Amino acid sequence: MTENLPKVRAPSIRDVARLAGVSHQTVSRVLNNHPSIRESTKARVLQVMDDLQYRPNRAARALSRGRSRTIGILSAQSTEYGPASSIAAIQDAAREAGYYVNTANLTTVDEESIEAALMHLMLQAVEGIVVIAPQVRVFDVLEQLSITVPFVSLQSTGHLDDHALSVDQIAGARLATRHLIDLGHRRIYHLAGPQDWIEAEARMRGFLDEMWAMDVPTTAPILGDWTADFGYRAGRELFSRPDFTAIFSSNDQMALGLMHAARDAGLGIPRDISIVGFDDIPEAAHFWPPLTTVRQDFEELGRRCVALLLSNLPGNEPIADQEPVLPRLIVRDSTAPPSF
Amino acid sequence: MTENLPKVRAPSIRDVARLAGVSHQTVSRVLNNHPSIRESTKARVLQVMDDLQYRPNRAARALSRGRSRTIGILSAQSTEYGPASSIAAIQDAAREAGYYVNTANLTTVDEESIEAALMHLMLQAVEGIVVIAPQVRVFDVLEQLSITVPFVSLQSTGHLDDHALSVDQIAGARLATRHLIDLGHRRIYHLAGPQDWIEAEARMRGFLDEMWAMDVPTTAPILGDWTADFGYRAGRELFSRPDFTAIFSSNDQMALGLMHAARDAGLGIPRDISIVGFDDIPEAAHFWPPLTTVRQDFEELGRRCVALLLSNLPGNEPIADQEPVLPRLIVRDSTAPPSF
DNA sequence: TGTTCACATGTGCACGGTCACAAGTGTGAT
DNA sequence: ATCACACTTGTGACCGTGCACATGTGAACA
Repeated sequence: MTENLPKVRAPSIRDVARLAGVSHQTVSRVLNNHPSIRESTKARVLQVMDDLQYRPNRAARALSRGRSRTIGILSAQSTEYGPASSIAAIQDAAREAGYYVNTANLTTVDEESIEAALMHLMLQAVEGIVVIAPQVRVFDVLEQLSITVPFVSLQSTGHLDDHALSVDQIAGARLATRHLIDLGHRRIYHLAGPQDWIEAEARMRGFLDEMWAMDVPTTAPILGDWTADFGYRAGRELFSRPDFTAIFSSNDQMALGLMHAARDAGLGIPRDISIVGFDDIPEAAHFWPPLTTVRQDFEELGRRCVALLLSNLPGNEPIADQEPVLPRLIVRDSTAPPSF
Repeated sequence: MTENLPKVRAPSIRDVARLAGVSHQTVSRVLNNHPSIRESTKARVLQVMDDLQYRPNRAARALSRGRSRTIGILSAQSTEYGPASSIAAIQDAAREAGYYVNTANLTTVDEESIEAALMHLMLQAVEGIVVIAPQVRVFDVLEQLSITVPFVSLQSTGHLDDHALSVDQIAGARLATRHLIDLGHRRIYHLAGPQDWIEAEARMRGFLDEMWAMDVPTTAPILGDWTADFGYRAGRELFSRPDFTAIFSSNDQMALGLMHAARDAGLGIPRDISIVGFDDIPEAAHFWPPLTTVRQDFEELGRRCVALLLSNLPGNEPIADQEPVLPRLIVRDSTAPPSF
């Protein structure tokens, strides 16, 4: 590791000012490209900056302006495809807008952990927070701590308000369910996500709504944990007494586990059982069989999310209401009419 | 969004000091739990802090101390399971150590993009950088910009030095290759990652080394892009003239694509072709057939990475050399002896 | 030629901490 | 009673930038 022992201080605007023969304020004006600066002066200052390899000190800037230009992300399950894609998109969009991003991961979802993560973000003086850990409890804690910065939540019910932005999960779930019903299925199970995930709840609601609307009797959804492992275990049990012809899984990973269990039970997909997933992860097209699923545009979501959040920051102008991001049904080979 | 119009300034140490009847310096001492402070004074100050909901201002602290307590992550493909897991682990470990983390994603791998991302990090005055975008070019740029902060790279050749820390990719690849050879395969293809990824190169080297050591003739590896889609396309071509009995894919996603293509071509796995992957993503156990692969402990890697980086920061004591993180072969059902 | 005004630039302080140094207090030894 | 010394606390400057305000300059106009 290279280390300059003489401990040279990084050049400041005053260093630049001295060498350029101007005042530090002029340098500051160049930095913030203030309109009324003579071109020649500006050029000279820029030249010196370049020579000195000057880099503005962010801490000083944040201190004097009282703004950190940082937004925080509060996330859970950040290793999964959906959240990871959104996070990446958020970071890119924020960087584009000149903001820094700081992510706090939730390992567990107890109140203490949520509080610790939020504190971590607040200590950084984030100007806004994006929540991608859509457990119901997170919002309780947010209110409880009386967080004063604006926040936006990804993945919610599809209902748009100041705080929420999402793919319309309910519509997506209805799409998937309707697809199965249209194929002729009448005994359809739903493998849902964890109970306290708003997202899981929305998909479940979409499923139940559509079943109700189409007048198809339903059974209670099974609550899972998003993992393929869980899907497999749930599948082992379900396929031991197959009193149904289709399953709508609330994500692709659990659907994968289900298909694995179906093979173990000697059931053909889609011959004996139809399966629909949710998310359309890049691997879904290569599952066996290729999975019919609901596609969400996570990147688009991340971008819009940043736009919405930034528009809520003081000093920025509010943007117009956004249309919801609509999900799309991708029909592949894991669904077919039931074989009676 | 709640907004206090009176624009109340957040309380500072001087506010706390005034109310506690002490000097601002005493408050500062409490904050940094300096040894010689009377218990009663400390208690009083803490009480006032609590009353005022005082939160130290990070910018001011960073400015006066000249340390940001922030580390940067430079990453590419951050939506994939491996990198995402490591990133999450790094964030957790850093937060535990009292550091903040800022991530810059690489969308493209041209020099300009790398430079922009690095600049973004340097502008934040990160004290160290973790590189998880192990393209060869990244390091060129790092040197070229004469980045002065310590940096550590994840996923390298398995050779440990000040800058690199990784699962021993070469050993992992040898493990996978040896497994195929031990089963009796002699015509083995390798589906590698992108050429400029150090990681891909290491796995390729491991493959070639083992083939050479076991005296098995090899063909040139195919260069892929890590995606299941690529694996599928490569597979379509390969399986049209199956002059081989096994493939070692340098990650699980491409292996998935290969298996998809094999099914399309009417080839049984492992009956006609054996396939080994790399990474052991959580879904691999549920592929059809369940995938034999090499497991890497990404979390462990992330944690160690932070430990190594922090130990290289001025002021912290260097930690002892770490042992390499060893990969493990996970044998499932996608490999079997060749059927002649 | 003096006045007005826009433009260009400079001066000094504030932001909220930390640091170096000074100073006050109490205890025990002489 | 005096002194040394450890412990506790206070004072003022400083980190690098941006802001409010002051000032200097030249052109347009009366």
